[in-house]
Amino acid sequence: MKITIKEVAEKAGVSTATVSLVLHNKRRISEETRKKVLKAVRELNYHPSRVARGLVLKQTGNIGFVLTEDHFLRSEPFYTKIFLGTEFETRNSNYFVLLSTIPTEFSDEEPLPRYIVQQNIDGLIVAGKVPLKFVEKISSLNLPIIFIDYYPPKGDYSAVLIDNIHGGLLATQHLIDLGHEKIAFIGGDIEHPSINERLIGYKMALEKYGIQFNADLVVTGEKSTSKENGFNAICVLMERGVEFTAIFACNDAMAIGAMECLKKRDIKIPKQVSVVGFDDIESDIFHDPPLTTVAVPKFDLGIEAMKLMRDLLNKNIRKNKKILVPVELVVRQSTARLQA
Amino acid sequence: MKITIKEVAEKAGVSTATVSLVLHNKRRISEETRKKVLKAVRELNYHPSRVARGLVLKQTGNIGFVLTEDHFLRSEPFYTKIFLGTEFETRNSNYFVLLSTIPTEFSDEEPLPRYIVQQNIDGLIVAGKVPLKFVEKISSLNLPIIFIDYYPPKGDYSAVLIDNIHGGLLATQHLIDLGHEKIAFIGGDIEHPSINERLIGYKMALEKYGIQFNADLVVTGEKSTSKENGFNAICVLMERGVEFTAIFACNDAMAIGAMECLKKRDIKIPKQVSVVGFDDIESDIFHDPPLTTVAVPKFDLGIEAMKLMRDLLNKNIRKNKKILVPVELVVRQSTARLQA
DNA sequence: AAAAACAGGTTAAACGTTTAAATAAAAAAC
DNA sequence: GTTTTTTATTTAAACGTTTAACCTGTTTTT
Repeated sequence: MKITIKEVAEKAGVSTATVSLVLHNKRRISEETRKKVLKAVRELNYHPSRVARGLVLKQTGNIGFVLTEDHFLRSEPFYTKIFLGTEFETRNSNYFVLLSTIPTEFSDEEPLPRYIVQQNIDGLIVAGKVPLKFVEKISSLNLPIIFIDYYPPKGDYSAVLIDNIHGGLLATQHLIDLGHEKIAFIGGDIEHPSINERLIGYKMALEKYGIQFNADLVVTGEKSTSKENGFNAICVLMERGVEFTAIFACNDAMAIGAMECLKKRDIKIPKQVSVVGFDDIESDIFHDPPLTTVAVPKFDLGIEAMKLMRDLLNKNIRKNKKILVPVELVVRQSTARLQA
Repeated sequence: MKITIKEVAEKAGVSTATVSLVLHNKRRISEETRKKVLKAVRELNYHPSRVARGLVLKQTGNIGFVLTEDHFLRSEPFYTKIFLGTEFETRNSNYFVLLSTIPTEFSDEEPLPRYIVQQNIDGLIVAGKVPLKFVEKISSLNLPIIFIDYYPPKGDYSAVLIDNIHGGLLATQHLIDLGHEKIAFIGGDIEHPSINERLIGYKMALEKYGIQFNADLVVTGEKSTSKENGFNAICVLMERGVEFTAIFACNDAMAIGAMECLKKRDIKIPKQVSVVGFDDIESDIFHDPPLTTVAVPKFDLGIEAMKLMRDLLNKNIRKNKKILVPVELVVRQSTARLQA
């Protein structure tokens, strides 16, 4: 049987209230009793029952973590790392994380995760783009919500976001610094705020260096940002017959697809075309050449979200704070100075 | 504020006990009150507080799910799918799953997951191979444990396992049926029970067809079953100078690595060499040729584990039951009849 | 020296369930 | 028409915490 506060109290020769007081170091407790209690706690290996605690405090101690099925099952552990960051950060608090997925197509009849329906969480973290229907449903719930790597098109929310604009700027600037001017941008789903922001960064860099923006160099038709679509995007560029010496892909998956397409056409990377990605996924395959990319601190995204959640629940923060997590350019061998 | 049983009782004009009784349909309750109560429950959208329930029932309603970090972060969502199966199955019960990882190197000082230390789970599911130290620690805890896809070298446990022997048999048999006799087996970490079992299946098939086992055709030196090691294993075979017309790789990752090595040496698959894998991972890359493999129902593994856990917790099962989940041969284009 | 303030601790109620035991009403047995 | 049995429901205790309110003894203030 689990040790209870009663046994600790008995062993220390004090009341249960005193034990509780010591454990939460509220009010003044003499050094002497404090030590006695702590000793008893240690010796009995006492851990307060979260359940009993939750009952009186009217909180569950659980945080929900939701993402769509396809995000969770993506082969790069992008969201997995974000989750792990969150889980890691809970070790400094007393929360537990309940992970569950929702269907990528979230219809009206689709049930919400059980812990939401049963009101068994104190807050909800939503990672990645989720269906609007889902956002609407959870918004009406009077539940602290934090979005990671996605910001819904309407409404005001707390969110931990990647500094996509700056990332786009860094990537493009890097290419410009290497002498490139004909820089293509390939991105899937432009509806996705993140992609759009990366494009904005791209445009900002061009403007900063006085390079004329050329819409022909931008491919954003594809539905998703997959490897295949990276491959296809290059095909589209080729068909358009537009000239380019560098590519900024909106993520690594597309960058890798693009590289494959280039290789197939015997275009040398980075000799003839430089390629920059975004995300810094560690693939299990060694890419040739190693990809220059904008590294996203996935783990940190999760950590920041959990920290923010904690602050939100402790009410020592005003609602709807946004955090921009910085990114970093990682130069590898897929980019090189423009050949004269 | 959350609706409590009191409010339901009041609305239905009965005592809280009656409400509880109706909800758990214990004892006889008249049809009339039953209806009244259910109506009130529905109208108020009442959901019992797990916390209060847990307090009196002395259970947490949580199941821990542990795996090593590198398993969770593997690029194929193998364990992710197992977890999802578990999570999915909890929807039929009233449990929640708490996912956490442990370091792949689990030293003595390493803390156990917080929910274990705090005794905040009713049972523990362990997926994949975990350090022995960890097994020892949790074994001494008097906690229901179920292993998935791993069985510790010593001790007696409940487990949900892949039918590896049969899978190895199927794969090898398939190759033999195609006329192959010089079949190589490449597997990493032979310490791993699963790998060893697949090898046993391989041997069984050979024996069944009266083919002499040749130790030179077996490569098991590598530490892990990665793509790189699949590549390397083929190099080893080549160096040995042993002839082979087919390869049974202990998993898809190694099979894919092996195929890459063969391609690089201009050996045609399946014309010159047939390749069979194991696991049936859906890679984001379209492999050429599509891999013949032994499909493992990952989702089912998770489901079975959760079902078993439920039975275990309800005590309507004797301890240490083992479940073997069946596998299936999926024939694609990486295997072909032996060319005369 | 009495009153006030304070330090250190305890008592007891509350949180929302479940369920054994008690009770009340109805039905069955005598 | 009692008594007994059965059925349907309620009462109340228990689960393990937290914390406001209270108490007691000591120190400080007046």
